[in-house]
Amino acid sequence: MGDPTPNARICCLDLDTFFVSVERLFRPKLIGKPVVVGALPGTRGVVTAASYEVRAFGVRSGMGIAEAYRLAPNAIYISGRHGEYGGYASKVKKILERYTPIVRTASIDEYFLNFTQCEGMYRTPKDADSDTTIERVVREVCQTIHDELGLPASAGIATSRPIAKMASNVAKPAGVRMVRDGEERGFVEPLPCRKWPGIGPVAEARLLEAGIHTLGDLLKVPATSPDGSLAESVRRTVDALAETELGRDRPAFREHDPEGLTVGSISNESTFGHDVGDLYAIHDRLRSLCERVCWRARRRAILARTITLKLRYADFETLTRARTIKATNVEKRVLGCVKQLFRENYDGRRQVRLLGIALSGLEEAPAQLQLPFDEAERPPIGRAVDAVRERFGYDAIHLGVET
DNA sequence: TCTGGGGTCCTAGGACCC
DNA sequence: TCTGGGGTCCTAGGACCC
Repeated sequence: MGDPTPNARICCLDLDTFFVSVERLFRPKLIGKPVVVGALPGTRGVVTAASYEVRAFGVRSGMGIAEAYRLAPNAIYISGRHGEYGGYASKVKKILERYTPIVRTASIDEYFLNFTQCEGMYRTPKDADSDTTIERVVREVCQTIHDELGLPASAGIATSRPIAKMASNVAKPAGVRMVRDGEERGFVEPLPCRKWPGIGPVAEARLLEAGIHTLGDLLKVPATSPDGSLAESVRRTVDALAETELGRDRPAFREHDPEGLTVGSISNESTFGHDVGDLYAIHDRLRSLCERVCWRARRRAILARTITLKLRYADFETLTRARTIKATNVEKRVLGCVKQLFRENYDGRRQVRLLGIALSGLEEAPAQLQLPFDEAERPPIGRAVDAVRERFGYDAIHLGVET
């Protein structure tokens, strides 16, 4: 009873220009230089990560590589060692877990930490209040990541995840920003609506159309107007209710759900170097996508009931077609389904830009059934290939095209 | 040389069952 | 005979995030 009801203490921790930072560990000469990780100039593709030095030229992640090259022809363009990033992310997570047991992975470079329960552990008599305590601890977390891994991180602390996230964005690079309970409105009001997590280009355009520029404007929108429900949900978060946030440690935030599945879908897609109309090339791509996505499912002992084909034509028109079948992770069955979907939906007069295959309706493969099931559906060579890949990585081995 | 690839969540309509 | 739900599953598309 000494402390008043503890406020939620949500920290959003974000690794600054993560892929670029990892590349700099391997090649220190990249430090201080404009670096783009992503597609190489001259190919189809986009910027995956941009260093602050190259952002000064207007380069942003997600931007087409051709445009990036136009803005910053002298930057260093690298495709990046994507095999390394996951390992560093795991190391970061291990550090975070030293500080609080509630750590959620939002993406490879973003984590949410909940200090609500354990803030008292860190309290010292010198701390003016618990906010001071938390801010000090979070600075220590960032410092530890920097000292042990050489990676810069930023963090925001608030009573809710959206505000913590916005605070971490404001804190970048390599800073910590605390938004105290009661300061949310003041923090949020001057910011453009687009800064709110969940308001993207489409919602922003609609809001601007209605003369709503800042989150302060949005907060004034009455519940009954067209954007009233959006305004309401922002108000609820901003005015915030610590207990709501706590009670809302919801599925997206969890690592393991009761069934043990950690993902809702597994997919692979790929864009052709140039658009194709050749059925042989298309089928070959479908086959290799299928091989990859099924391998990923088998590794995780996952079966899928719904198979989705994604097809993007040269003009960027994109369609998805799905079919639900008996749960499987066997290439032959998935490919059969995908080819049928393709046959039923492909307009043969058009060139294809991208193909993708997604598995969803996932369930855990019952260990007992796995073997006989495999036996019937997959030749022994299939299992041998899996075993090689398990040891040496997916690209260690490839099967020739089936005839 | 416009526009990658991995995901999540939401909506909405239709089928089907009770 | 007519009317009317509610619940769940499936599919398609789209917004959004990193």
